[in-house]
Amino acid sequence: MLTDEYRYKILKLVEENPEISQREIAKELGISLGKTNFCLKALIEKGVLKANNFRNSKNKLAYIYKLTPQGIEEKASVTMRFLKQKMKQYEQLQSEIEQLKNDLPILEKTNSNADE
Amino acid sequence: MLTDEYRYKILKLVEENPEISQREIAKELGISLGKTNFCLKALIEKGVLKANNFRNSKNKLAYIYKLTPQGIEEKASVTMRFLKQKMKQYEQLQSEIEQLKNDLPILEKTNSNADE
DNA sequence: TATCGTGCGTTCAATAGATGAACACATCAG
DNA sequence: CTGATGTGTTCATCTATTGAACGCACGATA
Repeated sequence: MLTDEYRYKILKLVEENPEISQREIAKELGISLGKTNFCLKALIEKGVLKANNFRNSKNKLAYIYKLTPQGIEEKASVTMRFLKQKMKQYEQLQSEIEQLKNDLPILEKTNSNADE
Repeated sequence: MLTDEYRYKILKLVEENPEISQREIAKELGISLGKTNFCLKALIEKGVLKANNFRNSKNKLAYIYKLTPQGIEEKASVTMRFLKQKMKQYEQLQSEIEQLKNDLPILEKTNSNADE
């Protein structure tokens, strides 16, 4: 599943470091190689990303992932979408936390366990 | 999967309304009936919840889900755990939102599109 | 040339999780 | 007795994810 979260994160990673490998992306995002490959392909399919081969300095062949012009637009809009999602989550979290505090048994009491 | 989220939410629902049905829980939590059944069984298995039959006023048979003494303890501790999780998420969200704002193309500009 | 070792993207069988239609059962209404 | 209704329970099916295994392209070495 290619969600806005991974659209955003992958486009960001790739923009910052076009020579990144799928394995590095996977590790960075904490997802499997298979899923990374799937998401990357979807982004390429959509035309927001392009993969080119190139010769890595003197050693090996490597891939460059480049954002297309459409990709740059897409990144901007997905960032905005994702930000709005996060801000909504942020508000929800506030009320959930209030709720949870109310659900706790009396915690005024002593100030023991200054645990952190 | 029985996570703290559902431990907390189910114990809360059941405590507030012991006569609630599995279908109502499912609807309330936005999960499937099968998953609800699975979670409920796990809680009963663990001994934090107990299911009793009883005759519903004059109409039908129904179930009552009651928190055991251990269940009351468990609810308190899971609430605390869940709260801590949420507070950590809250902090993370703050930085993520900052990050996202930085990633946005210049948005000072005009105040066009007063969309909401 | 021939054979390794390395790192790349790609594949896909296997697993995990979640779903919801279908079932057995118990009660009430007629 | 029969049908309608509302329980909890089951489980085949689906979806999403995983990661070992693969083919390929180099550079290095014999």
